[in-house]
Amino acid sequence: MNGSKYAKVFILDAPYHIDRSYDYYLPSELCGEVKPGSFVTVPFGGGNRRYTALVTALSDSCNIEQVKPVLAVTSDRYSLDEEMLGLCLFIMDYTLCTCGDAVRAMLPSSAFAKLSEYFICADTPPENHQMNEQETCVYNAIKLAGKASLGKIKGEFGERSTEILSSLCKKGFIVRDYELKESTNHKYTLFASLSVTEQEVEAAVTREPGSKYKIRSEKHAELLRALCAMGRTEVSALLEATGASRAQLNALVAKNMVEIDKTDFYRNPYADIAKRKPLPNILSEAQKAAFEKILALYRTREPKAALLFGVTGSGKTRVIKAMIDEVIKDGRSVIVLVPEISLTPQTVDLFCPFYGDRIAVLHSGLTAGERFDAWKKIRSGQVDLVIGTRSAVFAPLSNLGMIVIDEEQEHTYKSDMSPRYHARDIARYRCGRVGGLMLLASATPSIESYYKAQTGVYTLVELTERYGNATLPEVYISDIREQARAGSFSPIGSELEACLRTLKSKGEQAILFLNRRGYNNFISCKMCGEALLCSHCSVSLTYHRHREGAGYLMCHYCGGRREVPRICPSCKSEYLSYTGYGTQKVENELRTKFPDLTVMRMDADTTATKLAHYELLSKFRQGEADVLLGTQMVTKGHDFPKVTLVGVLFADASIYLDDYRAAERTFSLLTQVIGRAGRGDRPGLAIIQTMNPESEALKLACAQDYQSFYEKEIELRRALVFPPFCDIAQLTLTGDNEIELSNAATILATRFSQLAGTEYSDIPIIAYGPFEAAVYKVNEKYRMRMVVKCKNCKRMRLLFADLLREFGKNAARKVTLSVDFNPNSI
DNA sequence: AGCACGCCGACT
DNA sequence: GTCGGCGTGCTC
Repeated sequence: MNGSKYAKVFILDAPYHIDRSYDYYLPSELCGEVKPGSFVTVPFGGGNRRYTALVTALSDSCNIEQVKPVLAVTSDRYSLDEEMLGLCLFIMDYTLCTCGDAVRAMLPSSAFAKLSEYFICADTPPENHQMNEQETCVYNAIKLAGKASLGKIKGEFGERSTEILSSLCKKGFIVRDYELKESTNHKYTLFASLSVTEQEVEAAVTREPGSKYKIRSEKHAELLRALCAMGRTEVSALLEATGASRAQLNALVAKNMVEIDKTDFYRNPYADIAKRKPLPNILSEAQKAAFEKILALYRTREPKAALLFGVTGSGKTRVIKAMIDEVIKDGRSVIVLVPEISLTPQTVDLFCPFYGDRIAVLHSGLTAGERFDAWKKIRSGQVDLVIGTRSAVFAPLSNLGMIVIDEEQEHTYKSDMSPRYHARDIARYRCGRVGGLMLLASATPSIESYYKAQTGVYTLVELTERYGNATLPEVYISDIREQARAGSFSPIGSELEACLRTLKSKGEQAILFLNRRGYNNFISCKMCGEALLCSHCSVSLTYHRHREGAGYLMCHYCGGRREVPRICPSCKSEYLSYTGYGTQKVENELRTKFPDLTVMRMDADTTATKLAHYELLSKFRQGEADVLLGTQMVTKGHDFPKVTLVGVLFADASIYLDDYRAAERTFSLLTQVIGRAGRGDRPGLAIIQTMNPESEALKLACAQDYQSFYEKEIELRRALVFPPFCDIAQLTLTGDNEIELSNAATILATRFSQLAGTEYSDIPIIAYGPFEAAVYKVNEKYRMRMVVKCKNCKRMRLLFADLLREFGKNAARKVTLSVDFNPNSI
């Protein structure tokens, strides 16, 4: 078909500055097997070590003098198809990551053909070389074992093994060899079926004269009869039904009467979740209107994006469900993204009754095997609907028609490890390629997305009515500064305490929400609630204390520093607060104050296992506890009919995040928490404890007034130049030597302004830093940062790519640079 | 990253 | 004289 003799290839596991395409010669016997998207092994570098590489293109010419050959191609079942290859290149370009990182995000780790290196003794030991004592030891060990991997030698001979082995290789005593191990993680189900006709079976078991086969054993006859009756049957089931042994079955296989074949087996971690009967999905008038609008958009078969903006309780899920039905009916597949793992079971619950086995779940909580199974199942075309977290956006569905991103504003859709992608960007790209619909859904959309909806980039679809007779709870803002002035710093204020006192007697339940303070320290006044803000960025200042002596305050957007004041600059009190409280502490407080209430604590510690969160919520719904205390996790999920009281213990925590999205997060969190109360027939009450009752975000969240919030916020963003009016690129330098790190930071800043001033002077840029990261020291490594306000466009990425390459080559022997666009936290 | 090439100090 | 330190540069 094609006469391609050369392949352009990206080496996986290559550092950024090495990560470009290399040409390799394609031996004729591999010509037919290799296509763009195939994984191959190639010799690379002076030592010709073998690496796995991704083929990105084929050509019939190449202008490189010394081309090396492609050595082998890995099984086609793990290659990338055209769409996925395009996606891979897109991720590399868009997030400035290496090919290896992009591939690893797209494929389950177990899909990789593992290329393992080991050492064997040379056939003929060289005569012109000698071994030293250590080398002799290692050599003998290898000789004894036949072959040995680096890891094994290291275990026996310590860290110097690498050198000893290279030396032995160089001298020719041993040679490197490679083994291509395809995934070890296969699980098969064995099936048995007849390879003869039923007549022949009958003839054989009745020992009819002249029969081709002779069956004497009663068990054999039984097996054959069973297979006649059952048809192709799972081996384990067949053996169980007949009481025969595997050996007896094998005897029939040997006689060529029975065939055994294997089919991929898919572990389904959600198999146990009860399957309810499908409820009809009846839409209200408003929901129907929204659905029709989205459907019309979908029907264009062009790349489209819609923002489904519906107040809490408006029934967005029903609209989404109806859309999914349509797309699947259309013969196309759907990905539904949820913000966190804990939300997958209930989403699966919701869709299982309808799509049963044609659903797959993908998230990072699955074991490697489970993830691989799900991936295989999706790839083989057995799935119409994929439900999962961020990484599920890479699900290898063919014929993709729609990607739904639920709770679109959640920060969990942004990856903070390479590739540093946002699921929304990936979804947009994929939908763009296949003419699909990206459907964002939220009650409190991100400012960026709502802005896009306002400016016509996305189609805005609104659901303004609350569905059924659901009513908003009454909201009470509890100002805890007063009790602070009275000397009490308990996390449970008097109003909340009073409500909790009567909870039990009314037979009702409460949810208490503790805003996690993040791990950055900020300082606020316990008396007036004022936090210390950066005058340029209106972002909370972070307190640093890693140096000896007094700490200082710093802004992580512009790097500005300030002394820590001794008294509050606004009310002159000296009660400055440095720390918040954790769920543990609140739990203890609750237990002592309310011994008659059972408290269920839900945080990262108590929901470590896959389904723990789901089970905990079920127990709470069944009334096993009176109070559910938790972080972010409690804000989402099922309805709790008996919950009438919702308490937010410290609403200010998220207001004071050192992030320009602090207000947005506060608004979103509070809106969701308030929506938790009073979903049943009883009226609900939400108590918001704050030291900052004047906060605009807080007041508007209580009123559930997104529109006003958005208008205020977008003006602020415009004025201070924050997204969506720019992108924020965060450059991070990491190193274990503080001096070298700070030198590298100076070089980076100089080089950056050089590039920005000359070659790239056409792109508008505002650069800050370098300065120390909010958390300066992590894992014995120090981090310094630059923040660049810019536009994430091709030219901009080119500049950063230049910088990354240069840094990989020169300064970065001990310091590494990374670039993150619009990171979650600074 | 890994490996070669290359140019200076302490050993047989 | 050589072995071996790690600085610089390249990898199809």
